Amino acid sequence: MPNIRNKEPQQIRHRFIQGMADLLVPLGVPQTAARLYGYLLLSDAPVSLDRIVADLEISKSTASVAAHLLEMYTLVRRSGQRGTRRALFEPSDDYSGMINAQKRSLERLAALIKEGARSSSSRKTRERLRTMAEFYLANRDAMESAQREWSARK
Amino acid sequence: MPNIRNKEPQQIRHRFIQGMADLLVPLGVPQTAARLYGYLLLSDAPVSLDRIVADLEISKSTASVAAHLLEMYTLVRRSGQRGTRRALFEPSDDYSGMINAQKRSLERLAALIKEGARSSSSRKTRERLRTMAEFYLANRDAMESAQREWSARK
DNA sequence: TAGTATATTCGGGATATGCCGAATATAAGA
DNA sequence: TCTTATATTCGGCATATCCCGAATATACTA
Repeated sequence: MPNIRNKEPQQIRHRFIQGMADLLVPLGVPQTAARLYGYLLLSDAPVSLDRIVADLEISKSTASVAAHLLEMYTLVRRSGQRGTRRALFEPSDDYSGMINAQKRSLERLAALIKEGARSSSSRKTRERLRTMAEFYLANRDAMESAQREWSARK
Repeated sequence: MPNIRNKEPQQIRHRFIQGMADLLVPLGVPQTAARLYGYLLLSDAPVSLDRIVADLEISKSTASVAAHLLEMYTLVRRSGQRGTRRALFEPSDDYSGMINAQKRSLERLAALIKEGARSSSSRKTRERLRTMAEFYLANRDAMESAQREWSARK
């Protein structure tokens, strides 16, 4: 073991990747896609499908599907190369993909609840639903301004 | 049809409930629990398990499990009654359950990524990870202050 | 303490999801 | 146009999830 600081880098990588899966799977991201995302975050350069297949020990079809899914989420960018069909993947430089998904969820939730409020019989229920909707919208707006500030940061 | 405004209230209720399911299922909430939540949001008073069973046309065991799950999420409150074992369920008056879950997700994501940054070899990757973590934390903080303002609101 | 009303747990079956490898499609170069 | 390198689609299998109904547990009353 050449360096005491490099204690099992493989293992640390793997823990990171699995941790990402443990966080993203409950949010509805399939296990393999979540692991791929963790893997790409740790990669120092864009990675080919074949490399992914080797490193993550999954089939190529699975890798292809997972990469495509991450692209849909805008979490990952695909870059072609001229002269070959090979595609390379890397994390998107726009980190807001997941945040935007949360924002959209809150918006739709608020819209649905407001709609429900309109067609609700009891006054109490109507009030409750309106309040909820506003609460969710307030949180969405907070995220939105946070993002604006972030973009405008030094 | 006694009232032109009451156009198929059953159907509207059902659409609301299903809409809630369509929104929550992608976030990892089981279909039945999501529908139950929608149902409770529209209810004007706390509801018993047997009533749920009748209205939602699900088995009692399923209703029990779904209600318990919603309690875990703190989306729903159970209130006992003295003199009987019967439990009643209603939406929690604290609407922050889902928001808090999102906040926790962001926190843990940021923590994991920071950890990954520390054990990352390339400078570029380290920077990327640090930036990401801060971005997620900024959003979490934004939600947190939004909630504080909300609690302090008129 | 027995009896009743209610809630919960649990095993089994149905359904959905995710992965693989083979077959197919697509792009590039000869 | 043919060949090669690469990516994608698809059918089938393995696994996980979810719901039901029966069995069990629990709280309450008498």
